[in-house]
Amino acid sequence: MSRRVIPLSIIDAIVADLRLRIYEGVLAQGTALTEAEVAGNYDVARPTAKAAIERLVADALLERGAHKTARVKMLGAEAVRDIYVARSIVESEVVRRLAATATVPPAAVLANTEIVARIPQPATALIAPDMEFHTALVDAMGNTRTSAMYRSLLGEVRLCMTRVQSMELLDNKRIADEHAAILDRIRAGDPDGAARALDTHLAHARELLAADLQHSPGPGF
Amino acid sequence: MSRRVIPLSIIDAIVADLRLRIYEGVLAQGTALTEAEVAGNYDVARPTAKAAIERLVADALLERGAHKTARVKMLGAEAVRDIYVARSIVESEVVRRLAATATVPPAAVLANTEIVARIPQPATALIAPDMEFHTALVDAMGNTRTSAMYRSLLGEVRLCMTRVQSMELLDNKRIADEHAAILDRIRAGDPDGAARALDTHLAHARELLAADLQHSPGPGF
DNA sequence: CAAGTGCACTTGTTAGACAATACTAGGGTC
DNA sequence: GACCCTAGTATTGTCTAACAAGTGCACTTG
Repeated sequence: MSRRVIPLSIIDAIVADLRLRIYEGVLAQGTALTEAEVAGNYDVARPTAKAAIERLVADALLERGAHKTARVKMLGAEAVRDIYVARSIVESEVVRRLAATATVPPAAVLANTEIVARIPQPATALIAPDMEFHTALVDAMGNTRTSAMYRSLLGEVRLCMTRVQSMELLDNKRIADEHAAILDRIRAGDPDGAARALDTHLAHARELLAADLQHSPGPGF
Repeated sequence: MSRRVIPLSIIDAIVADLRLRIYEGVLAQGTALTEAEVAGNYDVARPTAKAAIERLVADALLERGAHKTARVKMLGAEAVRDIYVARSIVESEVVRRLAATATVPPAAVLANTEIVARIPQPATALIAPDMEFHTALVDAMGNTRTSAMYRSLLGEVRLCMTRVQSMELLDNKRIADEHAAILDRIRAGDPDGAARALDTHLAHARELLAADLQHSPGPGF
């Protein structure tokens, strides 16, 4: 099962490919990734594979303790809540500030029209534009470190998306409407309203995901 | 100049020691750190030194491009503004939420009494308790990811502290007072007031630092 | 003096090896 | 038959040695 990668920086390419395979769910949560195994799959030396694994651990997509083999991170209900609260803290303040100047990010508007267009499609088709919407909001602040922080959070969000079994628990139309409400409050120059709209939007998604993960075989077993 | 380190994990120990020396200013901003040099100083192999350097690059304390030697990060006025805005985004929402439940973090109170006690001392004595104060606020949210994000920001703050020449531009008493005001607004259950107090506090520090860095020989040279 | 060339330095990556630690299975004992 | 202890195996941590490739500087040359 030898996989080829473009020679950018070998380790970068491996990181990118592994990340993709984790996002796709090819590498399910809890999957063990030994250094030798990774090295073999990509035909590279073990130190190279090691470096790639360590980068993904730093990105919170893998986890491992000293002398233990790395595993694809397991996300339980508590972890999901933690992630979404963190998102909420960053994003609600962001939309608050955007609303203060009534700055509606064009990229966010665009992303939501894309979401509206995909309402009839399966929920998985919404993942990308949904993330694009939220990223656009944060990036509109023009603050590199805030964007970087948020991006690392989204990596974990993306990870737990693959774990959600019944994607249909997410109501496409409702998502589009909630996004529209957030944009509306920003446009109206209503910081409190924007923050409130965003908070309920994230809280809604959070509890649906958390409930779903509670039922399915948790990270414990 | 061979430095000894406790045998925890060799690379962890090196990372910790380098970080300390950067914070202390022993390794001034812009200092080049070649892999061979680090390896020699700690009597370890080059791959080990390489790993340590890469960890510090990930922590944003060092920076380096492909095939170029790592240097202690230079922080200019724009970088400081970016950092402080990011801090402000996280912290103001945090205090907002703390105020919503009138939850005054005991650790923050303690840290500020320490600051009050050190008002007569030189400003450098305030760095530690000041960071402790802000960290306590964020940690009071009980959100691991938010705390982690904030900690990475503080690493850079700490870094730029060593670069500020005339520390006396920071008025100790004013810092203590502004902290007290934040705690007061939280205690009063006044989210907007707390957020506003925190925002002005950080904006004040930010502009003083930025102005100072503008004058001193910038990151360019 | 300007521009091109070449060398020294540094990083990227590999190979192979050994020590130390964690997991697993087997055997012995109660 | 159940449990503990031990040995073996797999895996990671670190090292040495080496070569290729890229960067920057100094030097030469026009």
